[in-house]
Amino acid sequence: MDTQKIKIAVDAIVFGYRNNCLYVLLIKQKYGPLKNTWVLPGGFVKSDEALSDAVKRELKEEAGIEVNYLEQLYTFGDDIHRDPRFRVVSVAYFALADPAKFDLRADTDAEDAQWFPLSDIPKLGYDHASIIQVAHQRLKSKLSYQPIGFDLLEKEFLFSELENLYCTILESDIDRRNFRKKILSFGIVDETAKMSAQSAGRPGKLFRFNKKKYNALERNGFHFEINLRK
Amino acid sequence: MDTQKIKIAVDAIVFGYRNNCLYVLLIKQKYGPLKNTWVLPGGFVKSDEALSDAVKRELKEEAGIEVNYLEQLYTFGDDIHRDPRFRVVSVAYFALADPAKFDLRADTDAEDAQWFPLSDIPKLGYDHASIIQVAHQRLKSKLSYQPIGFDLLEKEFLFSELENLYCTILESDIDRRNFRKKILSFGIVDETAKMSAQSAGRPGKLFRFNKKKYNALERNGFHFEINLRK
DNA sequence: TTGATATGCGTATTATTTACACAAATATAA
DNA sequence: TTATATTTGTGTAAATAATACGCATATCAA
Repeated sequence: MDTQKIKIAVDAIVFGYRNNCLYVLLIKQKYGPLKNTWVLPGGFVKSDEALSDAVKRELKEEAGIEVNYLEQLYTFGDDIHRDPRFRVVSVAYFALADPAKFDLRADTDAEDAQWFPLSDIPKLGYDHASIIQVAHQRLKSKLSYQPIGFDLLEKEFLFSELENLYCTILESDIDRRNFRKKILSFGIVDETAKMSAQSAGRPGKLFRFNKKKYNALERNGFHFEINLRK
Repeated sequence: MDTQKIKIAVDAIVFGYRNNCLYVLLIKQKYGPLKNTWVLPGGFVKSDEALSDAVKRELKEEAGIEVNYLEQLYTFGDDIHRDPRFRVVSVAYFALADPAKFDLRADTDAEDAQWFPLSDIPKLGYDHASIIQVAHQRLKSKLSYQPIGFDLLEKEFLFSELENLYCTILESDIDRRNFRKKILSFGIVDETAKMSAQSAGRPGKLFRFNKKKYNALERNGFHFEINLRK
């Protein structure tokens, strides 16, 4: 097999959440056949570079962002012609970030970088629209059995923010009181002394996810799960 | 990036189950630096070949087997030196097969092909031992939230066989009666008219997994789940 | 005929999930 | 200053699901 002519790329689907809206990070291509087309951040892997390092590098280079959570999503390589130039197998990564934490700056390779509401994605290059669908599915299912919602919020959050996140992303109703009871029963969020900044209604306590406690519980067989009926 | 020097391979972790024992399919390498070493079936992807086709081809070529279930597991590409010869990124696939259904025959590329009890795996080449660990983990977790146990049994099976499969793989105790009640309550297994061949004890009915019913239920929001406490 | 073994059901108990109501703290409009 | 709207914080009863069991039945082997 010295004749293999396949290139390996990585792509990242970075989800962000703000004001009851789920966003995806996209960049506008600067070069190549799809110049000025919006696509997922990503690029070719260097010969001496770990796959996960390649994603982090591309996210830095193309959007100036660091993520809160990163995991491999799926490797797209069944469609031989997903890239019009030549055969490219892409290892897609699923990531979560706080849009408020970074100012996006299109760097070296990208013409522009922006957060787009998932409900309003422009026409994308390659098979990236369908990759986003797979990632969206992953987000929805992970949300219910792993505590990744916290990675989409600021470090300190109100219960109502967490609740709205679940309602929005899972497109589901929640009983506010049962939801709070359930999350608190896990013992993985700590109450802080602070209260929410002034706004309409009674001020609320700010909470914080306690990752150490979660990890300890998980080692003992604890299993995070939030089931929302339709 | 015309200088990328990375090759893409696929590997398959095929699990089989028989007589209360979980097996993995391994092949003995015929050529190369690891000649005569046991490894996972797999090989390089052809430039015009889908990833999933590459796995199926290798399984045919190296072991003469077709699987009941196949899904992508994980892409191993963070360790630059996992192959001593050059950089290889491997897309690993998770598969289930019925060991009774095929006579293994080492074909073109393999010196030998054998089922090994998971508890008694020989020293493996590359990073294949750790790949098997990841696959084993996947098997255990999938078993509890997807009806893949049926793909490890013959088409028609006794309840006790299904039950033993769960006990063995999840290393857990089960209440036989509650387990039966639960599975039957899903309505995804059909009773056949046949009874088990004679053996000790009262003969049992043979059951059959009804995939159509399962798919229909799943579309309606049904969620398979077998939780076994430790 | 008896004992050993495995299948096939049913029921009481316990734990978990769901449904639902009202008081408290603040901002704003009257 | 008072009334109104808004959001937070807590408790309890009812419904549902999970668990722990007991016992009769069908076969083989002694």
